[in-house]
Amino acid sequence: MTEPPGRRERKKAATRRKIADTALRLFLERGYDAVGIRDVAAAADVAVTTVFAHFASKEALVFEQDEDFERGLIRAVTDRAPHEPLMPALRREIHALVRHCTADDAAPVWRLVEETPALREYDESMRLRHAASLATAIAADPELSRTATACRTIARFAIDAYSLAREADDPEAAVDEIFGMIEAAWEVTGSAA
Amino acid sequence: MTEPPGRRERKKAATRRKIADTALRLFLERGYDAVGIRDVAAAADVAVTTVFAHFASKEALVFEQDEDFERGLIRAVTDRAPHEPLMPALRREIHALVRHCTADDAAPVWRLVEETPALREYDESMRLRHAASLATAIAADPELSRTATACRTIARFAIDAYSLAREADDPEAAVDEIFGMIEAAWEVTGSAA
DNA sequence: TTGTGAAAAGCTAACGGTTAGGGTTATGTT
DNA sequence: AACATAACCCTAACCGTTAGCTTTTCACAA
Repeated sequence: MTEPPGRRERKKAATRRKIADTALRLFLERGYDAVGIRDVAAAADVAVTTVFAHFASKEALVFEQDEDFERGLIRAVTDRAPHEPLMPALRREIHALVRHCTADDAAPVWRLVEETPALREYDESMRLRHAASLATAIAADPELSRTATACRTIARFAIDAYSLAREADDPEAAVDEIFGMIEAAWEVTGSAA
Repeated sequence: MTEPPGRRERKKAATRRKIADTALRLFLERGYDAVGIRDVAAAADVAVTTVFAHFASKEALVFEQDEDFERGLIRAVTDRAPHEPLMPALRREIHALVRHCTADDAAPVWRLVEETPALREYDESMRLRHAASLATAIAADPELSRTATACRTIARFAIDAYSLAREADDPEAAVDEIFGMIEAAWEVTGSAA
């Protein structure tokens, strides 16, 4: 399935990683706004155009795990144990995400994000994309026959839980408090069927 | 309280309105991305710096009602009838907002927003600001003693309802469907007291 | 009226993210 | 060996935005 990658792909991946690592290091050292794309390119020893060949924007340099987050969310729905209700699976996944973001080694990065308006904005629209994907996954599950609006709403709520918990004093407790509310919201959508 | 405004303030307001009107007209005619700030300034017969003296960014040219929305939301909470529960007031306000956005004369503008990624992003972070303000208003109401997390969560959910309903096939029905879920979420936060 | 301070608007030049255009090198393939 | 192409480089520019400074316009008081 995964052939041993050739030299070309290995070099490409190495370039990408070098750019991302260099950028993150510089951002953490000097601050996001104080580091220009031209600085990143020079420090990574690549051309500016190469940076944008690998990353769609300056902000994207900070959010490499973007797609992992999204895949994880979708799998939490599609790969859960047979006949397991949606909510516990979703709650577990959000717990994992929050724990991941508040872990000690990830903390400096998230501090950077919270301090930088441009990164906050980027994070926000990433979350909306994730919510949309999650909504699609929920809507596709034959065991959960809900309206499209209900699916989209619960997906948003779950992503809100992730976002709000990250900012709370006690993130883990916040996830549980918010999911108490979400489960109540979810249950009223099932009774109408 | 409100003195008759002098010539100076009238001219300032006129300049502001001329810029916003010109910008919106050009955006609708040629598309947001096809119109530059320099085009707007030239068409409104002002300097580029004057545009930015009145509006914080190009996107802000499209969202003049921003502050009205925010004030309306907060008033829905603070100015509701004595002892009226929160939820009906909030639901009414969101209904009003959705109706306002889906009205025929506002439709072209919202189509423009939905078609333009930069404007969608701006809209998203505006909503988060509104949610934060709404959360503060809810938390400040002595009749509703809930945790800070619960207040923030309900505020987010209400703004989600606004956002999701705008995109739904039947916006008015979507508001009611989502508020059914939000009310259930709100009620479980009261029972712990 | 006239002078004066300040707000509003203007001009120029620049910065920083982003992209287009067109060229060079390295890699995989025939 | 020869070709096609992916990855990369360079230059120059576009566009939103801001800084620095000058000019105009208004409000108000001497």
